[in-house]
Amino acid sequence: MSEAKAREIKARIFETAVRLFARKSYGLVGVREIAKEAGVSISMISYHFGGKAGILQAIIQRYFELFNAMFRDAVRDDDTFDENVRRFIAGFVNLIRRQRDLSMVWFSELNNDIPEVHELKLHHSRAMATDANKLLGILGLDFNRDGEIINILGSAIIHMIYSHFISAPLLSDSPSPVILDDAYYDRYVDILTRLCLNGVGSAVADLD
Amino acid sequence: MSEAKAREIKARIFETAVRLFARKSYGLVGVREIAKEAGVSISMISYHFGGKAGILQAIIQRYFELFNAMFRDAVRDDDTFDENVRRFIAGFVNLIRRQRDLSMVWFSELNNDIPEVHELKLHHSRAMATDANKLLGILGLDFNRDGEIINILGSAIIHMIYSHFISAPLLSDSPSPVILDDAYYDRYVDILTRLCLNGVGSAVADLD
Amino acid sequence: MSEAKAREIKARIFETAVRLFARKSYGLVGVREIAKEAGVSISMISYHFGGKAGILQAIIQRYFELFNAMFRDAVRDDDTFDENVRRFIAGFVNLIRRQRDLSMVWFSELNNDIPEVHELKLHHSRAMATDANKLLGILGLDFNRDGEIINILGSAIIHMIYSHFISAPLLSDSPSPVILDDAYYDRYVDILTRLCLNGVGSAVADLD
Amino acid sequence: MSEAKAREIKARIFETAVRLFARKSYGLVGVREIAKEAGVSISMISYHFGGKAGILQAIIQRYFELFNAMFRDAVRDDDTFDENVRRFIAGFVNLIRRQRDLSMVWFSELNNDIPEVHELKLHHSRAMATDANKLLGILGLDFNRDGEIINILGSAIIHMIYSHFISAPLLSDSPSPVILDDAYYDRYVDILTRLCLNGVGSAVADLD
DNA sequence: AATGAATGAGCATTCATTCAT
DNA sequence: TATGAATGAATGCTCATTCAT
Repeated sequence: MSEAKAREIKARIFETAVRLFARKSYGLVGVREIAKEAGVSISMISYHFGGKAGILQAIIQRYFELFNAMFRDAVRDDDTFDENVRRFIAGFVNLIRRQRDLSMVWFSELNNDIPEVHELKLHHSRAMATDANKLLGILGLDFNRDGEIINILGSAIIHMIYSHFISAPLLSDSPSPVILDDAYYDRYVDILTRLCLNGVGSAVADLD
Repeated sequence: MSEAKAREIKARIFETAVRLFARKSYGLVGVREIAKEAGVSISMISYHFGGKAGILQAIIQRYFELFNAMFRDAVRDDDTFDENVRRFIAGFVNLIRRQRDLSMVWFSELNNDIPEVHELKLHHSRAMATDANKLLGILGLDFNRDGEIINILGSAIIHMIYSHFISAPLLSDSPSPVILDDAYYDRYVDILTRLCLNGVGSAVADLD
Repeated sequence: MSEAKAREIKARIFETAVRLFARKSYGLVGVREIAKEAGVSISMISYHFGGKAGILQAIIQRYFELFNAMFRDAVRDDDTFDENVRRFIAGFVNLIRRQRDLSMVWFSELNNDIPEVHELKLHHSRAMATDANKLLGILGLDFNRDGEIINILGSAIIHMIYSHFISAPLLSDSPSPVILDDAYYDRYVDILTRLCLNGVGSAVADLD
Repeated sequence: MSEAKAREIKARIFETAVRLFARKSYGLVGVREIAKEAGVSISMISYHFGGKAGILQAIIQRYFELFNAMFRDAVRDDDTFDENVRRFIAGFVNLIRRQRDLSMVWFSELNNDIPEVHELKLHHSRAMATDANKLLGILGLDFNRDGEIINILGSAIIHMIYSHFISAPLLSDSPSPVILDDAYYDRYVDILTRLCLNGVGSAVADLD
C-alpha cells in the first residue's frame, strides 16, 4: 500500500516541476524549490526521476503522448482538408488549455540545448513532422516531393496556435483585459482556421 | 584610448552572452562561462553591466531598437496592405537572419519570468502591439474596436515568422537537409506571405 | 547515530566561529576560514545555521542564556546589597573567564550594527537592564523613578567588569606580565567590589 | 591651489570612514562604500592613505593625539586627587561627545586583532597606562609597586566612562527615552565621579 | 520507500588594489 | 592630482547529487 504513496509523491514532484519549469524555465528552477513546493524530501527527486534532467525527460515524454493522442483524434483520412485543419487547430488549442504548463515547458525547451533531452526532442519533432505530413497529404502534398513546404507550413501552423498562449500573460495587465473563456477560444480557433485556409482577409471578415 | 578598449570588452561580453543565452538559455549560462569565452575577467561583467541580469536587459533593449528600425523601414502608410505584409515579413526574416542569436534570446525569454527583465518585456510587447495596430490599421482595422483580433493576428504572424528559426536546428540532421541560402529565405517569405494573405491553399499553389 | 555526528559538526562550527569572531571580529572572518578550522565542509554552515549571520545569532542567544543563569544564581532578594554586588561581580568575572571568547563576541558586537542581530541585541540589552533593575532595587531604587541612574550605574558596572578582559591582551607583552591565576581574579573581584561600594580610595586600601 | 582640494578629499575620506567604521565596524565597511559616501573616486583611498588599513591607522593616531591633549589639560600635579578625577572624567566625556565616532572606532578596534594596527594600539595603550599612572600617582600610588592595581583601576574607569556611549544607542528606543543634553552629561559626570570616589552609595545619594 | 546529513563544485557578486592615462 | 578601467582573489551561498540509515 506504500506503493500508492510512492506514486503520489512521484506525481506531486512531476506536477510541481511542470508548473515551475513553465514559469521560470528549467535552468532557473532548483531541485530544492521543487521538493519544497511539492512537500517532499529532496532525495525523492533523484530516487524517482534519477535527477533533475529526468523530470524534464518525463515531461517531454508525457507531452509527446498527449499530442499524439490529440492528433489521432483530430485528423481523419476520410474527411476534407478544411475540416481536418479546423479539428486539428481546435484539438491543439484544447490540449494547450488543458495542459498549459506542460505545453509551455515543451515549447520553451525547444529553444534550449539541454544535452539530456536533445535526443528526445529530435525524436518528437520528427514524429510531429510525420504527422504534419499526413495532414497536408490530404491536401495532395507528398513529403518526399514537397518536404520543404510541409516543414514550413507545419511549423508555422503550430507556432501560430501557440502564439496566444505566449502573448497572453504579457498582455494580461493591459487596460482592457480580455476574458479568456470558452467563447474566446472558440473565436480564437475560428480566426486561426480562417487565417490558415483563406488568409488574413478572411480572418477579419466577421468585422465587416 | 583606453576608453576604446573598454568599449571592446563590453561588446565582447555582450556578443558572447547573446550567443550562449541563445544556445543554452539564460538560466543555464554562468558568468564564468561568458567571461571565459569572451576572454575577459569575470568582474568585468558586473563592472560593465551591473550583473548577469544587466546583460539580458541590454540584449532586450538592443533587440527592441533593431525591431523598431526594421518596422519603420518596412511599413509605409501610402502603400497597400498586401505590400506592407510582404515587406514586414521580408524585413522580419531578414532581421532574424542577421541577428539570429539576439532574436532567439528575446523570443526564448518571452516565456520565462525573470523579474529583472519583466518590465522591459512588457514595455517592448506593448510597443510591438502598437506597431501591429498600425500595420493592420491599413487594412481598415481599429484597435479600440478590433483589439482582440489584432492581438491574435499580430501574435500569430510574428510567431509564424519565427517558426522556421526554432524548428530548423531540430531538422538540420534530417536525411535530406535543406540548404538555407538566400533563395530558400525568398521562398520562405513568399510562402508565409501567401499564407497570410490567401491561406494555405495559396501557399502551396506553386506546386500545382 | 548519525544525528550525534551532526550535532558534533554543528558544535564544532559554533566553537570555531566563537573563537575566530572573538579574535578578529565578525566582519573579518569568512565562512571558509571557519569551515576549514572546524574541519567541516563550507556548506555545513548554511545547512546548520542558515548562513554566517545565523552563527552570530546563536552565539548571542547562548551568551544570553549563560548570563541569565549566572544572574539568577548570584543575586538573591534576601541578602544585603553589598553581598549581592560582590556575588554578581564574582559571578560575572567567572562567566567571562569560563566563556571568554563567547563573552568577547557579545561585547564586541554591542558596538556594531549588524542588521541580522540588531533585534536580538535589543532584546538582550533590555533584559539585562531589567536584571540590573532588580539588583539595584535591593538598594531601594525604583526603575520608574530612578531609571536614569540605574541605567548609568548598571552599564558602568558591567563595563567595569569587562575592562580587564579587553585590556589584558594589550598588556600581556609588557615587561612585567601579570600572572592571571585564580588568586589574581580573586583580587580583581575584590578591587572592583570595593570600587563599587566605597570608591577608589577603598579599592586601594590594602596598600596602606 | 589644487593642494587645498587634495587636502579636502583626504579629509572627506577620513571623516566618512570614521562614521562608517563607528557604525558598522572596520571589517564590514568596504572602500567602495567609503568612496561613494565621501563622493570621491575609489583610487583616492589608496592614493591618500595607502589602503583601507591606512585610514584606520590615521584614525587611531588622531584619537591618540586628542586623548593626550585632553589628559594634559585635565590632570594637574598641583591639585587634589578628587579634583583630578572629576576633571579627567569630565574631559573624557567631553572628548567622546565631541568626537563620538572617532572614539567609538578606537574602542571597537580594541577588541579586534587587525595586524596592521596592532603595534599602534599597543603603543597607545601603554601611553594611556602611563597617563593613568600619573593620575593615580597623585593618590600616592607607584606603578612599579602597584602596577596591577593601577592597570585594573585605570582600565575600569575608562570603560566605565565609555559605558554610556555604548549602551545609549541600544536604549534609545525605550519607552521613556532620555534627553541627552548638556545637563544630562553634567549629571553623568557627577554620578561617575561619586562612584569612583565614594562608591555606589554615594552615587545615588541625591535621591534620598 | 524515504529521510536528513553531507559533499564539493559551482553560483553571482564584491573585495582591495593597481595601473595607464 | 585624480580618474576609471581592470584584475584576480575572496566573498557568502546554493547547486544537484550521494549515502548511511
